[in-house]
Amino acid sequence: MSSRLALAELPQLERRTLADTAYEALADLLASGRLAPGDRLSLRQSAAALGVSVMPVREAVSRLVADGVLEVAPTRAIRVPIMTARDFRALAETRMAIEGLAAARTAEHRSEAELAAIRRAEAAFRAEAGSAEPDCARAVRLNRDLHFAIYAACGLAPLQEVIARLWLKAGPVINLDLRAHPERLLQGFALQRHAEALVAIEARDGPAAAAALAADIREAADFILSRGGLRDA
Amino acid sequence: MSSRLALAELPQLERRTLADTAYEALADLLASGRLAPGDRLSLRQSAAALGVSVMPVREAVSRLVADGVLEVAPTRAIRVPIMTARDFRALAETRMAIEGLAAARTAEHRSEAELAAIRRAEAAFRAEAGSAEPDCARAVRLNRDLHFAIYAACGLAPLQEVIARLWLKAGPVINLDLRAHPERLLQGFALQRHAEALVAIEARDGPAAAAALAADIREAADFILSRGGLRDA
DNA sequence: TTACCCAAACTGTGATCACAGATCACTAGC
DNA sequence: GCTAGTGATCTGTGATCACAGTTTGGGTAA
Repeated sequence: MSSRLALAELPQLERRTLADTAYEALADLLASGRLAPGDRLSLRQSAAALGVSVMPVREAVSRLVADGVLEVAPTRAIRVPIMTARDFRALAETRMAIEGLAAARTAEHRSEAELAAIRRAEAAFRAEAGSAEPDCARAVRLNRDLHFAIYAACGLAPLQEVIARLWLKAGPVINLDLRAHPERLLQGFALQRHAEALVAIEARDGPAAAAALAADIREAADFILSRGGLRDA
Repeated sequence: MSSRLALAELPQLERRTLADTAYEALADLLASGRLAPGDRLSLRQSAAALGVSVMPVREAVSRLVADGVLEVAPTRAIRVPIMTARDFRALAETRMAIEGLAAARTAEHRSEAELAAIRRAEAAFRAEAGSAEPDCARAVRLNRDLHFAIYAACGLAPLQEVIARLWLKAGPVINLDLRAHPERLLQGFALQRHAEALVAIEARDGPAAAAALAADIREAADFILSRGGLRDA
């Protein structure tokens, strides 16, 4: 083989800036609920914690602000937005509509390989959430993996990105609640809806898949809203 | 009235940073098609053009990159992403689904005031696009106004934000094409679909409104794809 | 004890500088 | 004539400094 062809096989190595790393670190903090609504975030403190200057953190925060996951108060303070019950309900309804849409497309378009991946993800979540002593953080991650295994098979990359943004926005509220009240896990939440979704996707039944996903989202949202932990608007 | 109560009525004035202004300026450049796919963007040149230092531009660009409206090449160059025909088709399909969804909700939930606003927007676009010598830039703006008058009435703020992002992404391709081939305007494109959407919203017919919007988006996308100006994947 | 006030420490924003890497025009060598 | 190399100039990235505005804590006066 000529060296020219050999070089062509080299994978293009991705460039990771410090800002990218900072973004992921902060997004993870938010998604896992360790940063709760109302919490303030200092650029300098975050930078010190990450061992970099404020610049990369600044860029990461500005992206998160653009995503609506963080906000700058009129006093210039950066904080996690405090979602009202009304806001949260609107977000949940939007998610039901859009994620239902994606699930329906997946049911209709999925390949066998994609179906197998979804099956594996469903089994993994079931094993964790159904166990005697479920690990909360792990269950949250597996739940996310399952949902995105479904959305990844919808065949529409932009739709998938939209959903990822919505999850980032809902993350702090949902996971803070789950962290505070892990008993929801023990009740085997979501297991039934996931099973319904899997059956629908296997049967290529779009509407049923959409209904299962929407019900999953609605029930989780109702549960959190019933707690009354959100400020009402 | 006590001065305390009078002061409470003052609207909270929004803080506008230079980065916000730069973001809007760049977004406008992209939305209007003056920045075409493949074009490169220099931080320093942009900063000089805007009369500020690179910092605000940097922040604006990082937001646009997060939105996928700009991208940083592996060589670190910032440019407008070159969308393949496949990418564009996926984006159009996503828009059809999501904007159709919003239109359906609007048809079912709209108030009389919102309906009136939609009527006005439809009439304004019809007057411009149907005139003998339509102003291209103005028609594009009025088309956007009409679409967002419809989406604004759907009652779901997050859904509206999602759609705004999708438009930002599609803007460069669509408006570059329209700028290059304004004859589409003269053919009275979109007028029929807009009329159908208005009738459906008046009749509170969700599915019909969704179908009209989806057809509007599909026809525009097909028109652009038929031009073959997009690189195929 | 309570209300007020002022100063020190902090906040994000913007400008500027430093640096490594990419680009491009140009020249030397085949 | 064409390719390879070379240096000036450009690129984005990151660090640092300056500044105005905000928060906070301690001390003073009532």
